[in-house]
Amino acid sequence: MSSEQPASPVSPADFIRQRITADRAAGRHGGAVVTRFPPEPNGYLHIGHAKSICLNFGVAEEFGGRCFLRFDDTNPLREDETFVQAIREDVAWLGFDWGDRLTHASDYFERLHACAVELIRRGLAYVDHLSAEQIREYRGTLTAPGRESPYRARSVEENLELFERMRRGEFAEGECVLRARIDMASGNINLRDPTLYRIRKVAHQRTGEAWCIYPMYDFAHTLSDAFEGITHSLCTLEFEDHRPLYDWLLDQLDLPHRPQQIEFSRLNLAFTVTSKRKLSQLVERGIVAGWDDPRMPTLAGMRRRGYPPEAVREFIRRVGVTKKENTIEMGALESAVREHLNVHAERRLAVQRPLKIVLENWPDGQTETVSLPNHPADPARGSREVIFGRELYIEADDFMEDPPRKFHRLKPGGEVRLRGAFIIRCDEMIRDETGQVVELRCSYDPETRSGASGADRKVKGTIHWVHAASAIPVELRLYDRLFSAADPDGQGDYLAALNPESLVTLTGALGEPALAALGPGETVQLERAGYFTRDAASATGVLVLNRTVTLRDSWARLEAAAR
RNA sequence: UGGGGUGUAGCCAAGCGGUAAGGCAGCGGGUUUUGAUCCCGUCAUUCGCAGGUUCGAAUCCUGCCACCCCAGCCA
Repeated sequence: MSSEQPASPVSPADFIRQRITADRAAGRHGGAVVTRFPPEPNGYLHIGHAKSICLNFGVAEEFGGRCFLRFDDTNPLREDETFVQAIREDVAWLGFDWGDRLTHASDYFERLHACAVELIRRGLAYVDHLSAEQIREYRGTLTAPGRESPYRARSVEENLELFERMRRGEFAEGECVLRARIDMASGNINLRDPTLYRIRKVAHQRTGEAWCIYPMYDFAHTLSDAFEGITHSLCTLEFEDHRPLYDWLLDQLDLPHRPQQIEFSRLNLAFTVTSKRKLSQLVERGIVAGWDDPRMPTLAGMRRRGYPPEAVREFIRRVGVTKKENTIEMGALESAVREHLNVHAERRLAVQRPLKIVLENWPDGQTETVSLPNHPADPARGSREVIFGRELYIEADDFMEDPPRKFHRLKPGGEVRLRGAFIIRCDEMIRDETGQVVELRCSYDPETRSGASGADRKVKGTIHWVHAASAIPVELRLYDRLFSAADPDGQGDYLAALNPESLVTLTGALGEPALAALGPGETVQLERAGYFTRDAASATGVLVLNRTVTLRDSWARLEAAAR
């Protein structure tokens, strides 16, 4: 993947890369760079995770280091092995390779337990029999200090015995926990004797019934970093005030390595949500078709939508890494997608909402073949032959009976070029009983065939078309933003901000025959309409195309501005 | 009344005491058989605000303001 160099000027190193460079210059960690991407297997990865993945794997790659893919599976209540597989696929799809460095926090349960015992021995942890509610009360508030638990003064021997009994399952869930003994008066609530282990009498997806006590995030994560020799533990801003606890744990135990935590701001995208809770709610309530619904900001959704992984990476690169809260506009992502697809996707013709036209001066029953380039800017990609004849379909939007000024498509008595073929003139409109125009009678100019001597005659517009008899039916799924508010959470209930038109399905569309050869997941540009990707998940039979992204459309902008 | 962070254009983002990079969006123009692409031009006398230091401040100091995160036996 590193073979692709972005065309854009080199971006300056972000603060994290600057810091790593400084660490290496100072000889810290022996110059090594080891990172990790630590997802919890309780949901699918989304665009926010892509930032973390690109950062962690990217940094390791750039500095000749290593990156672990570590599943943070310390809470068997919420996690599931099926998510592990999905996450592996997503990381691989994005273009990163963890080699033999796929680990689980649960791989370290035994060592983690030994560390907990060591903390108890050093008088730095105790078994607390306060209830969850009492612990909360004793913790104090943001502005008032907490109080010490009456169990805080238990002896090392008693704590050792109690913790062992916790492990053996002699206590019920919630009866007691293991806590660190730090400072109940700290201004940082994470230091008010945080819970290290809790009892969960449920089978773990990987360790089965081996354990009934499970480590908490701060404990497991910090020590896993140390065990794996992580040098730079990169995480998001909300963990900033966990860093003192992270460092405290590293200070108290004799560990082989001393990692450092560095925080950066998470990526927020306008007009969507990226909280796992909300995304799973969309799936569970059937608001979207699944985690891989093309409207979802998940990697699986973007893949099915047709976003190239290169474009996602380029987008992440453009967005940068800082500590500032941010909300990135959708346009930035779409721009990266268009930029990649513009050079890589072949061109095809299809009509989204067909309007029939008949060329009355074209001999009945006769057809000809016209040649269309697969990529106008890249002749090496060849061309294809398309049948042309008397009965065709054009885009309904490309005809207006009473058009505004500067509308240079087809109008009564007007001329337009059919892409790659002839110039035609609209002679007559056929209406149904309601007065609706349902068909156009036209005539073509035989001198204007593309490539012929008369073809240089200028007309204002060029529109796309398909040949009626040879066109194939296609189903087009037109996607738009999932929410109609830039910040769906802004008004409280994010579900109220759902965009009712986030999916419009066009079942009557017609495409040129070459579209039948499109493979699942393959993307083409339907000229003047947008980039479309053959759906990889829908049943065979109908050809289903997902609209990946529209083309930039300055006419649509003019129209909108006029209104 | 606590602790931790962040403020540079509509959205991102460089800058690290020597006179505001770049991208996205926008705007103007050129090319074009995709109203696409491509090309050219334009877009911050000013960096949250107010003082101070300095020949010189977005960068250093002081004070203020705004916004975000933290009171799970979640991660």
